[in-house]
Amino acid sequence: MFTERFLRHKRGAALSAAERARLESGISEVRTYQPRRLVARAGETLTESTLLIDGFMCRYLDDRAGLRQLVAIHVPGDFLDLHAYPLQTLDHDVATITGATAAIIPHSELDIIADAMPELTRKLWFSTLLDAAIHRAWLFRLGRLDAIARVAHFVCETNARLMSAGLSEGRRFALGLTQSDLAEVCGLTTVHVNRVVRQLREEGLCIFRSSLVEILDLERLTIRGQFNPAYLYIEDQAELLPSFTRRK
Amino acid sequence: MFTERFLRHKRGAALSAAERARLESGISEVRTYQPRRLVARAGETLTESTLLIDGFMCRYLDDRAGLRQLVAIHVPGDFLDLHAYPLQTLDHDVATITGATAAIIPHSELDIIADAMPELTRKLWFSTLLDAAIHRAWLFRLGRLDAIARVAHFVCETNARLMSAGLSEGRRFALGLTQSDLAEVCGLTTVHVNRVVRQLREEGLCIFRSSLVEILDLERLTIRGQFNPAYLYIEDQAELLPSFTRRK
DNA sequence: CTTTCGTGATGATGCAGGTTAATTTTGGCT
DNA sequence: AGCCAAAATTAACCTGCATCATCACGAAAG
Repeated sequence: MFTERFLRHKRGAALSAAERARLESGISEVRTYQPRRLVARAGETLTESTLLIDGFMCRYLDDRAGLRQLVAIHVPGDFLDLHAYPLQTLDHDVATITGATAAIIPHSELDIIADAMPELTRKLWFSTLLDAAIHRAWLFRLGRLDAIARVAHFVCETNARLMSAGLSEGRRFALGLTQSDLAEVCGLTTVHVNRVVRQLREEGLCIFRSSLVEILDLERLTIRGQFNPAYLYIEDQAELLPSFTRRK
Repeated sequence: MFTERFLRHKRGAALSAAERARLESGISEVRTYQPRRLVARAGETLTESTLLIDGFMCRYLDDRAGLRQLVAIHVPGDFLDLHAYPLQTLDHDVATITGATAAIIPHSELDIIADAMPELTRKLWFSTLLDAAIHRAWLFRLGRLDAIARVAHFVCETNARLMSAGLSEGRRFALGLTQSDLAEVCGLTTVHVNRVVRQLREEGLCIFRSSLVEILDLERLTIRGQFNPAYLYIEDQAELLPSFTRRK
């Protein structure tokens, strides 16, 4: 069951058994990737899309000097380049962070789904728009938060997404990010990320041990990062969001 | 013809006459808005979407202190909250910048389109993903560019979008932004935007006269802002992109 | 006609985070 | 165990942008 995490616990977008089965049957191949490999390059025309099953991937833009700005981190259950189905070409690069496994679904299968299953199509559309909502939260992070809050916000977001995907108990996770990756996410330098990481540790908010992140005080971390998980569209019913962040 | 600018000159997403007519017939109402008004609030459930016909609007997120981070600027031809169709609720606020006119299309009409016209649905999907691509470019801007480059990048982007929509000859436009709006776009303070604006003028790159922007040297401005318009998915054929930015 | 308010302009000062460079630690490999 | 490259850490220094304050101007309001 490769699609079990796809749209898991997403408000108003749960897949029916038939829809899930249809997606599964559209999988042409399951591919494995080495860590730190380029998977797709900006400007490429894609004829298939990739549902991440295991491991972590990212998307990024390069500046003139070759510095990267990450624009997304993908966790298992994310349909990581589904946007290439309507867009056809990519405007950014895609790469693995850790080793990864992914299911490949040809766009020709998506065409058939689009013709015959409008409700499933709407849910696929939803999943690409969830990525866009996360982009907006990242814009807020870069535009309005200081360095510590940026890292705190990212940790809270990633924690919430992993819980929603059923991949974390809610206080610790490891997604293979180095401090320089974190810098590329947060628009900082690695040196400064290192300072921030130390300060978060000293304030008792969270600890980074190599790639493992352990949250010590989720409530204070949430406040520090001005994190409001509404944009993740996680079902209210599920006990996935700490009470202090639950929407009214 | 309210939809004439929608997806205008967008690569691989041109509307057929029938598709355009179908959209037109889905319009339930044409609404006008005063400048600087809130149009939709984060958390609201929308049952209709809004195609901007005239004027400029924006979307933004608020921080705890009430400071805004703009996450999008919308120009005529943009379907500004189409993402609310699959998402149902909004994760951000929407407001006018100038006075504006917009066509309202109920989601019930979009349901009918989704059932019957998969190709048009794919183009609607495309238009929401174009917004996401612009989000990514904004992430790059905030994460990797310094203040002058951020403003330069934004000016180049807006110029390209307005040209593509047929609303600018290509060197000047007025979208009613104050310097503090520009600050909310670029993650800066108004004071610093003022200095950046002066420097862009002194370097002969572009001039801000109240809300009018006049580009003096598009090529140097493009380089200064590291602007690469590929993410706007504008048709190559159209003479809309300066030669030095045309993709190979 | 004066007051108010929004916008723009400009100077002084301080600090968050960048830059550069060196050193230490870690974790794969053989 | 020993080696090597990648990652983390630390220090010294510097700068871009924020912050705070003031002033000018024009449009709208009373």
